[in-house]
Amino acid sequence: MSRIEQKKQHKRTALLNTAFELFTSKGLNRTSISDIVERAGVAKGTFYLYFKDKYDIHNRLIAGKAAAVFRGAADELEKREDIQSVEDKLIFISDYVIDLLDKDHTLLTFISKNLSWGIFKNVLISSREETDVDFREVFRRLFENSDTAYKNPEVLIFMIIEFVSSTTYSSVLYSEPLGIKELRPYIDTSIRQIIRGQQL
Amino acid sequence: MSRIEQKKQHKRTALLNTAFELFTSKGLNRTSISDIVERAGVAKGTFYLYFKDKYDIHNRLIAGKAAAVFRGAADELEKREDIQSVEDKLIFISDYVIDLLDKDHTLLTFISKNLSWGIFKNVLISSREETDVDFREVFRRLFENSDTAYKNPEVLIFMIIEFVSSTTYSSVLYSEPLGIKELRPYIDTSIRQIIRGQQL
Amino acid sequence: MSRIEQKKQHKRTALLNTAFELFTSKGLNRTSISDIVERAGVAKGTFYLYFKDKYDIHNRLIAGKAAAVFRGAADELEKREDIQSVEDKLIFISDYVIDLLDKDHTLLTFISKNLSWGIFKNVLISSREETDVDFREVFRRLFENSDTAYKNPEVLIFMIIEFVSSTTYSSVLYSEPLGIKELRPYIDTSIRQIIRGQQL
Amino acid sequence: MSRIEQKKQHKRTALLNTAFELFTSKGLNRTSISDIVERAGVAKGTFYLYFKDKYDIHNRLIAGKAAAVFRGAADELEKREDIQSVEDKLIFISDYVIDLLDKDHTLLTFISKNLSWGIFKNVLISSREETDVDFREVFRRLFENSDTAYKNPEVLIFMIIEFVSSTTYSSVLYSEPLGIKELRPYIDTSIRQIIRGQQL
DNA sequence: TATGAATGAGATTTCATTCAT
DNA sequence: AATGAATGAAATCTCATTCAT
Repeated sequence: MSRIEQKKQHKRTALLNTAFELFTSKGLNRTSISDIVERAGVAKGTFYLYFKDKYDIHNRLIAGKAAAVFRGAADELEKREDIQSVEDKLIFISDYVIDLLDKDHTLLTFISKNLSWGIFKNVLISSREETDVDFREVFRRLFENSDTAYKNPEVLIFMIIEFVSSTTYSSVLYSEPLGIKELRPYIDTSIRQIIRGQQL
Repeated sequence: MSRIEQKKQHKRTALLNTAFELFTSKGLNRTSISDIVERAGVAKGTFYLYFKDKYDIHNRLIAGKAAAVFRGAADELEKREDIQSVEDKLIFISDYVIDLLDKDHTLLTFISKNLSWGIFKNVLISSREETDVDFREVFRRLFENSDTAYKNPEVLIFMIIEFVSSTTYSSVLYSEPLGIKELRPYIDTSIRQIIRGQQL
Repeated sequence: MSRIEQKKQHKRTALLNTAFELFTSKGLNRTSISDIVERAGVAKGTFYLYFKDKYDIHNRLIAGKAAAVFRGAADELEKREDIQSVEDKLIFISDYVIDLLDKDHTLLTFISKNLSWGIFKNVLISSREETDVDFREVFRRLFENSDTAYKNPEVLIFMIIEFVSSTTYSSVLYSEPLGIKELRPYIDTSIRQIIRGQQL
Repeated sequence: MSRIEQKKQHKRTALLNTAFELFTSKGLNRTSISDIVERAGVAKGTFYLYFKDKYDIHNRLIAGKAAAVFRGAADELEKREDIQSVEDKLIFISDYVIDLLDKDHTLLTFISKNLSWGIFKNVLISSREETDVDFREVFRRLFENSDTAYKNPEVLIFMIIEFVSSTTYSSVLYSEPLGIKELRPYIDTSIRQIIRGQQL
């Protein structure tokens, strides 16, 4: 990467990081582009060289953060050779995600209800595709070599993600209807039930 | 209600309806109070006689629309004397909600990610509307006289609502990962599984 | 007119006057809306209550100024009972216009070559149509009671206006190809010739 | 011309052509240098190697386009040995110009109100282009060998140019007060009248 | 010559809110 | 209770110009 290219990436990253800080502390609405560039130490016009508007940078951040979560989960899972069955793998990933979001409320608030299937479509996170991961592929791999067959793996994954993210959100942020500690057994049971409902 | 009182309600209703139209067509952010009053045929200052700001009217709309959905479901269920078991009742309500949201994408977009447990608190709290219903009470009643006992009815309801609303959203609006027609059997199976997982 | 209505007209007029001053001294491009409102002693948002943008106020000004020129000419002509023939009337008006533009270079620069556009394109000058004048009607009246008939009065007027304004512009502002004093006999002769060419 | 020199001219020409397209389609004000270089496929900095600013390229275009029009007219006239009298020659040129502008509205819009006496000064002054013609000379030649003498040939030419360009503009672009087809006889008659008014 | 990333002043425009009527 | 003109802070976005490569 040339020095100019490096500098460009540096600016882009500075804008993304600053925007994330401000979005999570002040909220999307009350964060202005002026705020972002000022804190990022970049000229106003520069913002528009990299992003279309406030919502563009917001979308890219959500996609990026969501991807990071699953990347983390997948990496962690790979290390655990004791986990073999599809059911255990999915539970592991769910637990990993819940833990992470419980520990990082800022992150949870940010990706909130956007941590969903839509993410995996469309969204190219960085401008340079190399860093991106094909999550459909990652998830499909979970089902390889399984003794048990599943009706529709993609749908199963989808349902679990939606279930986990929406229940966790309410529980962690508002303790409704229960705090995450109390709710967790219910979530785990339900995930296992959802999975079993899909076994052939 | 006096004629003056009627006129007042008329303006309030006009503002609510117009706001709903605009929020669903343009989104909360891109709808201004000016837009609302202009379309509603009301003076700018009048808005502030009824609502605090844009977010106030938005919240009241969410609560109102969400309540209407469940009111409709509860009413319909009451007519069906053939449905007896808790499981069948919950499936009936879920189906009712999915049907409704599938037919009314505008409504789906609007309450979509907002249709959650937190809502009911607000609905119950705001309650100046005489028509208000205590939904916790309504839902609790579903479990009366049941042969089967459930671990925590409130949590069960919560999980189903979150599951149904988030999966329906993605499916109906984006046909991801499947259209609602194809996804439906998976949703139904999963709900039944979630319910069974809570039986004592 | 109510006091509020008076105040509104006052603001509108202040904006128009200030815009004219600035357009003529700095030019359209280098005049900003900020400049206008600042000098007019009005808030920035107020501008947009009365005009769409800089070009809107510019168009209305041209139309207004062009109308004023001809209103002046028509008024003056009315006082001159000695002028009877269409030819003399048209020459009188032309001379009046040339004199005016020669004395007021600012005005000439401003309406430049748009004199006929201002008249023939029905731009709304005021916000209230009633106050506007239909110059086509005014001009048509010149031909009433004439001994001589003309092929197409409207076309004749149009050609004279275009001829007078474009030749005057170059002559007065740049003395090209001659100063207005020297050019004038040529213009007069030509106008008379154009008129005669249209006599039936 | 060396290959480097060719490449240079190629860029310059690309900029001129693109600027012309944009000026005529979007107008001078709403065309930015960024627009021009982007469409021309040239780097931003490169623009400044060839032109001072937006207005510089605009002026050069006007002069060039206007000169081309008259060059075309003069060339065409030279071929026509049947046209002898000054009057017929001037009518021929006028008709040629009107035809051209009627067929090419883009060109008409562009040189529109700029096709005037002032131009010829600029054209003659700038003259780095080898192809430049001394138009005063060209026009003077029209009057050579004429049986009829004219008061002031330069003024006559000036008046005709102003008359033709301003009336054609309004007629072709706005059909005001008549479309060019209908207006044409009036224009022709008037030109002949103007010419005759100058005969000694 | 040519490039194009970066700049930052400044222009346009929006809009919640107030307040005199 | 209702109005809507006025405000002006603040947000968005543009763009000519520079300069290191």
